[in-house]
Amino acid sequence: MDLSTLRHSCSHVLAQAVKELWPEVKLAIGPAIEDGFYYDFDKEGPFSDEDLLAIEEKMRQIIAKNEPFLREELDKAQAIKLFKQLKEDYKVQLIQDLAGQAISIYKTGQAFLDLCRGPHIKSTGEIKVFKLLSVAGAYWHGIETNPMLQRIYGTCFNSQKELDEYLKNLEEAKSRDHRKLGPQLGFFDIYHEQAGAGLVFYHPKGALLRTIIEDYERKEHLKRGYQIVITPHIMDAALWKTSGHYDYYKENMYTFATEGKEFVLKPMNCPGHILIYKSKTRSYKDLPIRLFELGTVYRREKAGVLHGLLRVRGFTQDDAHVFCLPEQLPDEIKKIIDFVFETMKVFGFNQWGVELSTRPEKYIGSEEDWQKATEALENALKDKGIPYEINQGDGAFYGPKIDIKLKDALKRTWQCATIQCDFALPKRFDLVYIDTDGKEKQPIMLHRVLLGSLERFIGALIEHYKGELPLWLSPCQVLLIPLKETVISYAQTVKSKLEDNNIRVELDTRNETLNKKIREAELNKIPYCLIIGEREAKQEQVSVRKKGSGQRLWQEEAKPRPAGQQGAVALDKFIEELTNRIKEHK
RNA sequence: GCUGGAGUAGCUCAGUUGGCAGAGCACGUCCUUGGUAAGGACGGGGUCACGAGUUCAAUUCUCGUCUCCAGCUCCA
Repeated sequence: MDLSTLRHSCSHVLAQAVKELWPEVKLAIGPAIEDGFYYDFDKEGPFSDEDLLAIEEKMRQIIAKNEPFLREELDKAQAIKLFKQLKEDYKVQLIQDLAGQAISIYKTGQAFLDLCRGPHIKSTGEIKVFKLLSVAGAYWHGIETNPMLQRIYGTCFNSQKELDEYLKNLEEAKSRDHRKLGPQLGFFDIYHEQAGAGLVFYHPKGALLRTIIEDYERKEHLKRGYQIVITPHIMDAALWKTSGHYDYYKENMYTFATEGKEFVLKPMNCPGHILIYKSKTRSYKDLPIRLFELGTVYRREKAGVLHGLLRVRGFTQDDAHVFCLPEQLPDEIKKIIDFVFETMKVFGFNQWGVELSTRPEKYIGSEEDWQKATEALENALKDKGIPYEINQGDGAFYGPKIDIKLKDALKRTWQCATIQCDFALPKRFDLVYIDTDGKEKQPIMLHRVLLGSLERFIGALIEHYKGELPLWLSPCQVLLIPLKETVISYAQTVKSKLEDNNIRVELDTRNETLNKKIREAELNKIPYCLIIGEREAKQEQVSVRKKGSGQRLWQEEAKPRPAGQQGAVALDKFIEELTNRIKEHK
């Protein structure tokens, strides 16, 4: 059975049930969506949890009656008249907006009819398992100034098993929530009330993780001919007026006046890099110039959109601007695309979706430039044989862009990398280089981020790995657990030896039992524990326990060694093995 | 910003139909010196988000503010 048809029909049953319980409610729309369906209602007062149960009960009755879905066609005038009689104002509006004269409606039994293009299942009895999930507000037609309707979300499947799996998946996603895991693992926290919403505090472990990511990025950028720059956090508002951001995003910028001047807390890094470009006369021989900055920016996002690390008010982008000659453009774009994919793979993401976003309604620059820029991006994707979707009208106001969304272990997508082609800002800022003929020409500018915002990316990492970061990213790679005080000095030797080999190590000398320390190490997702007792000290060994020991395996089996327990090895051998794994980004 | 739900110890949560505020974990002290997922005893810890109002009395009721959560809208 086609799920989207089934779900669409189920949304009709939902609407029918609601109309039976609250005849005065007006219907809006009720489509199938990716994981289920919803229906929007105009009702005085909210639907409560009890209401949802009552609606589910009513739906079950309708399904039990096995009423057929019947299609009828009316002409437009008839349809409008019919829905006016039913006082379904939203449906009347929908019909008025429909092109063509033939309007199809679906009747379910005698009791219920709805404007609908179909298709539907034959009868309500075909719905086997369904569940209403939640209620939320939603604007009519999704437009902010329209009335707010009540949306009921639900889902249905062909079998109970599939529904259970879906619900289990929801739970699984919940257990990976970075907002929960992040603070729990000591990565970060947000002090909403004391410091402000959307402002992230990295605790030591998270700051270490971020430093590891940053170090990796700096190294890779230098390798690829980027130059690292650092620009101020506040700049004269005039710069943002020139760039055009002031007009488009003033509401979302933190501004303040001092010494008779207006300043802006930078919401993006472009103008800073542009000033550096403009600081001297550039020759065609200098291009491409690639400026990279781990640039921290602030944007006054509306209160309701903030979400953990994914949507914050202060964040750091791995931002770069490439200034190049027109003939260098295709190659530069391709290099960036390669850089993006290579970086994602290193961090353990192997699936992604690519979108090309074209000119929006509000834009700056000429149509001709837009076309050139869009073609350049599209050709790069085509040449590399990368499948992509077109996202009509979703580009930035100054240029089209390629968005690369990575997919995590649960197949959820995360917006990270973006490559934007820009003819507009070079014009506005009057950027030039001296060409072979000694004349001034305008360079093309590419904006790009790989990971996007480090905050969001760290959120994605946490959820992708369920907090169990790969060895090379783990803030603490090895925990040393000495069994008693007499072996602490040997443990300290082990610690400095590991540190000499650039292994991040902690020594746990607290007065707690071995079991407790191991339990905590597991909960803290530390990749390796080294247990150090008399035996190890005597033979320059360490007893290795790898994370994820197969929890309490030993209780069920006869007496095998738990999976994580690797036994004793010579310290040098352990160091060698670990160093190799770290080098390979495992 | 909009609709709805919520805010009690560092964390997870009980509880009070308006009358001195509770547990487990965490934390501190002491005992315990251990071989692969929680050793034991005792102890400290709260403006019940914030501000007004009603009341003899408000953590509890009312209003406002802040913040979080589920969505909507937005995301240079």
